[in-house]
Amino acid sequence: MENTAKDGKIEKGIHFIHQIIEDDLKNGKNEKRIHTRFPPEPNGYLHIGHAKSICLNFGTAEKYNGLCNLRFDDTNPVKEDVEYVDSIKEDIQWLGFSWDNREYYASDYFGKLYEYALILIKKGKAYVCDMTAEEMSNSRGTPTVPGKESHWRNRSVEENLDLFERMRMGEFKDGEKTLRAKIDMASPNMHMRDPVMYRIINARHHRTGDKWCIYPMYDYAHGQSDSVESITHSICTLEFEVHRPLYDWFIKEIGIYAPRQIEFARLNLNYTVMSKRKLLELVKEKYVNGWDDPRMPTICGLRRRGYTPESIRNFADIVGVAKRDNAIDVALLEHCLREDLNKKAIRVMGVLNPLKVVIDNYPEGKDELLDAINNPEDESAGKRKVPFSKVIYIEKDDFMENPPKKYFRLSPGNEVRLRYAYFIRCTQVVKDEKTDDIIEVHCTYDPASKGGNSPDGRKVQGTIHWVSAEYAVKAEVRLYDRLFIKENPDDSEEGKDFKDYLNPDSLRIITGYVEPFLKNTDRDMKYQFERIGYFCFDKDTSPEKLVFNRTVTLKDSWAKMAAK
RNA sequence: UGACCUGUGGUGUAACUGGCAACACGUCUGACUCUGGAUCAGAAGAGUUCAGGUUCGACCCCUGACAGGUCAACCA
Repeated sequence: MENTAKDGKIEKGIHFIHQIIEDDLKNGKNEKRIHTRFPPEPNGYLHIGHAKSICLNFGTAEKYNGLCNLRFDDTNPVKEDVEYVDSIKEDIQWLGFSWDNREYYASDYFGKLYEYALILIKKGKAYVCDMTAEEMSNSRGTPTVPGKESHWRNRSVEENLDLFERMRMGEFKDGEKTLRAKIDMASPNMHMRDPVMYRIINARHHRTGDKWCIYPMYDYAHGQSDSVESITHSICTLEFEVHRPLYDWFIKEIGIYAPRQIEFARLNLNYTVMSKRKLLELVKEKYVNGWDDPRMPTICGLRRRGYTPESIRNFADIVGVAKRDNAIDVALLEHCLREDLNKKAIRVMGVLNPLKVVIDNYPEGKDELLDAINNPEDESAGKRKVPFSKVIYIEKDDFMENPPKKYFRLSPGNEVRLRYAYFIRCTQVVKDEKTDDIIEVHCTYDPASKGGNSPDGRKVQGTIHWVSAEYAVKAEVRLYDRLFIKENPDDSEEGKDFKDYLNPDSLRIITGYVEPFLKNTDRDMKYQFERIGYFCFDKDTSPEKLVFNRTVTLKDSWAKMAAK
């Protein structure tokens, strides 16, 4: 989608949120100011769904020359932690967005929120309630049955003021009293049935310490925080749609600047789960190795897997913004990834499942360095040397003793090209006498085809990758596959839950051979093992041991054909 | 059976606010190629949940069904 907003052209096909924004801009609303915010609760790690929200909020601000704040929604001290604050900041920055110095916390506004509450109490719009959580729940009614009003609903303003002050001073125990908005216990919208504004929690807050023992609820804190920050468009996910009347109610009753809340459908990806609770369960019960396990849809997981920020941003762009529930095909995410990696990755050769090949007519003890192109998509990436010798490894899949038609790789009597090296022809197959397994293959090479072309102009159908047995480096290679075998793991059958659909083969660890170039190369760079896939160094790599993560495979049209 | 929201190819989004549905992914052909990658060319696939209505004309407006989602935490 082209961004034409800046040159003032009317843009076609923009999503409904940008439509609203452009209308507001046209009508001169908010002095034509655009200000969004990304409001995570610091109680977990960010995932690809959050990435969409981040791209929407920061991206919208960028597009319309506005601002986007980072605001931690830290109103519940028992669930939140600084550990999460740091990871969230790191992830947003990695995606390439900046909140400059606008790093805010809902807890920054506790004082102001308290003042606002006083206003509401004085207006007779809020009261202190002595009900227990259970009583409250029982009196709330159901969506079809109206709730009952609390005994304490009609306390005097003075009494409410006094009680609320004493709540703040710590006179009461957790849960003993709450401050509630006085709205309508019969409202068809459950959120309007005298929602709790403040509850008593005697817990230390990660920022305000012991200053407060009453904490505002989300509904009471969020809109007012938006207002304080002069947010123009408060973008959130669909489940908050029914909260909007309450969002608007607080702001109107308090009498402060009114931002506009707009809801969109959260991102869902197939073959994975996205809920914080389920992700936490996978981590805690060790189905994965931590939040940054490369199989996780978390931003840190994707990062470790080898995803680039650009690919994720492009993905967020391309999936669109709408209000209907969606389940996006991971293939689209992977497409965005490959598209980006294809431009950036340094090509190297690595053999994951080695088969020994002896080139009988290649002189014993001889070796040579051959030229290889680092990235055919990017000439500036340059060239490198790859060592060649008499004994090499090729991929087991690249040899078949009895090949089907259209198999272009090595087979008895057939000639193929070793990438950047020579044409070789298979002359002999050596098998294990007992198991009948192929243990090595003998070939002859054509010295005139050095570099990969024969002067006589003859063609070969296949080009395969290889690695010199003498110079190759061993490496641990971690092959990842989708975490779940079911498209929608949330949709479980009777008596099962999402964990019953975990893919037992989501991680396979093997030892492969890679060209020596990788020993001393940039550890942060992305690589393509030619004909196999994209790989990156894992953080477990040490000077003694290289560890690679397979980010994503290359498209494999032969595999597709062979499967038929 | 309450309120609110949403229904367009397999998937996700469009359709200049009423002029007989477009793009991307995926799928399938074929070309090209020192990666069976990339690239290029092409094809199939929806008549817009359904039924009425308004209109010369409806994906778009109205009515009613049907289907899906969200909401009953002192969570966010």
